Amino acid sequence: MIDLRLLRDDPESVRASQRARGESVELVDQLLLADEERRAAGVRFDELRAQQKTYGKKVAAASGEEKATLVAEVQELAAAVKAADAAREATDVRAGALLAAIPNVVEDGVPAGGEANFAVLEHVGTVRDFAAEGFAPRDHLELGEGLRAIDTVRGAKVSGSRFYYLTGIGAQLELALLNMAVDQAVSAGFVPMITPTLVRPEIMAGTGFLGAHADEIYRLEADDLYLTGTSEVALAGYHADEILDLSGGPLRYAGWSACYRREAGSYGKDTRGIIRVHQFHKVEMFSWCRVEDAVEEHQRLLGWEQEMLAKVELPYRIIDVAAGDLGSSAARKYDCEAWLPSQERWMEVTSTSNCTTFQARRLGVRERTEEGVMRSVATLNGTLATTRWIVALLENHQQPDGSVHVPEALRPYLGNRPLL
RNA sequence: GGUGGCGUGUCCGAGCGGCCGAAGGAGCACGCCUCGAAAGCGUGUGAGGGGGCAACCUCUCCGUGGGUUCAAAUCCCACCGCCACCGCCA
Repeated sequence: MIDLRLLRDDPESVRASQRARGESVELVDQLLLADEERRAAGVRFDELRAQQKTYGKKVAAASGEEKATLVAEVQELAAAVKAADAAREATDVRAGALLAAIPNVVEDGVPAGGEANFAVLEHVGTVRDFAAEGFAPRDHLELGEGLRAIDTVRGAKVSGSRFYYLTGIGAQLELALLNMAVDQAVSAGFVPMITPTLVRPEIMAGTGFLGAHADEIYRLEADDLYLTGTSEVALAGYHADEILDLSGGPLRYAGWSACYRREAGSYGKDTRGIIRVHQFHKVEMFSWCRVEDAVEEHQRLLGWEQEMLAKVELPYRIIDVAAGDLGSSAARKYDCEAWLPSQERWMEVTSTSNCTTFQARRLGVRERTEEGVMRSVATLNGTLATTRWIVALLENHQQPDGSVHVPEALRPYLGNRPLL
């Protein structure tokens, strides 16, 4: 939910954001109008209600015949109040629907346009030249099967396509990556969390995941619960309707959870291996901070992602995701994409978003400033490690014989072995 | 799954149709007292919307959503949550 005050004071900034995202600008003007109508309807209701209250006091004080007369008189007024309330409700719903339809206002500097219009900010590390080394890189599935680490055939037998088993060293590798991520987060001051992966509709909606991409999400009909695609959902919901004390700096959590995605719109995309799957594990950073600190915090989250990527020694690039590809909650998003040798392309391995007050506003998370003012806080999130990292790790660190080099930093988590 | 109880402000807790945004207490803040503190005394102490330069006025909010009524924290219904006991399963 965007800030209505901002909309009223500076509607042009919201229009500009809509243009950058390729979203409707008319929506902004419709909302302004609806907002004004809502205000007017509210005033009308308040006036009638005040009259009714005054009458109520008279009725309470009166008795007998006088009371009966007063009650008869006020009945008409009660009907008018009811009508005014209904009118107010209607304008409320309309304004609310329009408000919900407008995604977060993008941060200054975000490239305009859609999926292809991202800006590359930086390249880190060197892409291996397999030709120079004299062999063609295998893809992660071939490597994983050779190591008896990944079994997609049995995954499909048991659960269908896009399911897999991590077996033996594969399972250990995933645990190693995730444990390393948790350890790093803890030493950076994050509170580690194991979060629920089934959440209620209002929490799902509050985090902005039930918008345009609602069909990406598993829903348990019988219980009216949603399976989360990231622990961000449960972490965002953690402080719902609370007043936080951020005077000591941001509150930081590192969520560990299974993640579920329907991948409804991706038929035929990344069908081989475990690049795009229905269930995986992830360690996610989540930060609650003051609005004015959000941009800086965003950079810090990106920094921690880079720290992890350095530990697994992957070559990657950082992109500034274009406005139209942001998702409704984010004001800005940076993705780190690791090189995928088998396909000679970049593959997203981390993603960090600054949601400013968009999520917190829906979830009712506020803080009280030193001056005693109540205001919404900012939320940010970023990936620290996921199952997908196995793909990048196997492919980038493969040896001609099909074995895989283990990055130094990861070895303590794998019994100090240098090679898989 | 069954039965019973409960959900009120930062917390405890009263209220169970009208003058209740809500007694009382605790906490907190300020002041008095004190060399300083504790105790004691006094004053204040929720959020959001609308209006006013301001003091202030006004509307909404007593788990959530409906309903009854001229009038709901209070009555009715549904849902959510918590507690207790029983059953069932670990």
